[in-house]
Amino acid sequence: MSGAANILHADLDAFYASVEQLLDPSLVGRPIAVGGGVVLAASYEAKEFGVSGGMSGWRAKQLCPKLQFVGGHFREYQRLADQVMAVFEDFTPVVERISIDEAFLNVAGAVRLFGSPATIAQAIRQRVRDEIGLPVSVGVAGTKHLAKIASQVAKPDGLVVVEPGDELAFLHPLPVGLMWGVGPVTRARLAEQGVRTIGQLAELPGTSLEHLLGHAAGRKLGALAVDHDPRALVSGVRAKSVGAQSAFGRRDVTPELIRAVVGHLSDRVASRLRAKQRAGRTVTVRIRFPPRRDRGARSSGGDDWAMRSITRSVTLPAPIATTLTLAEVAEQLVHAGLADHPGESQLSLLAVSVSGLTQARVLQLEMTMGLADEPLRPGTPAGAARRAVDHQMDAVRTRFGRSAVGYTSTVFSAVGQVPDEFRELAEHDG
DNA sequence: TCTGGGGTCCTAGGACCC
DNA sequence: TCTGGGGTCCTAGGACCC
Repeated sequence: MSGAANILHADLDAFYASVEQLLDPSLVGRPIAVGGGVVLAASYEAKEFGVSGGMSGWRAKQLCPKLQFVGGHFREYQRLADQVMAVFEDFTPVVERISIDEAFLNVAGAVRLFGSPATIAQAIRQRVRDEIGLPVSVGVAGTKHLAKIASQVAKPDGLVVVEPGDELAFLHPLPVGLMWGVGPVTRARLAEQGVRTIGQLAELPGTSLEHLLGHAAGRKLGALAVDHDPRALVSGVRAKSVGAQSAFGRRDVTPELIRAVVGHLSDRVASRLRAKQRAGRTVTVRIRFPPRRDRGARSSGGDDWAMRSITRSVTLPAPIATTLTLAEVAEQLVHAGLADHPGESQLSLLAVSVSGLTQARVLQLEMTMGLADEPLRPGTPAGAARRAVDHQMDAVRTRFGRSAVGYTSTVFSAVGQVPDEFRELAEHDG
């Protein structure tokens, strides 16, 4: 079904870990993990022991006693990944970056200059290796889905080209878990039906697939399994939401805690919105409760397992990007959510995000409309004062760094376990 | 001793409108 | 009056991805 194999998916191998080995050659050939409490990335030497991203640190150490944890040089990750993307753009302007370390390229218009897609893929790999020092795997195929699978098969440090006509022979023996959109839940659901390979999935009648996975997911997977993937590359995609979250283990619910955390998160989110000249109408908070220790005693609703995480959202009449306004709205949402769960006395995570983004001029927003229970009094310059405070603070931070000034006390900074550099890395996008 | 933080998309029900 | 159909927006939850 694919046409000419013009689409490349390029994916840096074990990216964070590879950068650490690049920065410190003594780490080359050794099992290392970036992170501490949680493995953010593992080198291939560590992966051989079963260490993988998302795993807790102590579990990783059990699997691989010689594992060495290294601190993340997050700014270096961003800088080097940007350099890699620049190499891609030397070959084609049609680059769709989908995360810090991977991108799709359409090279249809580049073959006259640089040769076949396979030749281009090899040239890219060579340049990234020579000029930046990092291994990158590339998949070449006629569709995005197939190219991405090919790059996964190519790892580590390889190149896989799926020639026109070979698509289904390549695809069908592979496990369903390689497909985009198939995670643990879907994989388990398919396994119950005896479906383990993509070929077996392709043989499943469309109706039973939709029945199993829902309308959209069923249709999509059914199509992908026979290499129907109409998606085109989109470069320069804009973010649809901006959010921040903070996990803090297990803490008693207090108004002070909520105010401090929500203030901190709102500050992060709102200042990023302002930096992008954007604002949003919908404010969403997520509240996660810690696992219950005892499940016998007082199970009020019998929902001991489910519903450990809830969300509350509200859509405002106009977009906002002001820290204090966002904090007020978010705080009320958190209290509203908690009010629905009176049995919960502890929290493990709070998140604040803003969606429904518009490009409107931020300075024109949020006059004195009543957004919270306590509407700003008409005629008072409260809205203007807030924007002025934000503006000053943004300016100071631009000059002296993020930690120079803040809205909230330092109560919360002792709680965070993840370096701010990581947060800033994750925040980097279009 | 259960894991970090930042996202996207889909589903489903209700409200509201024509 | 009853039945029917279609569309949009909003909210809450869930699966998945890097």
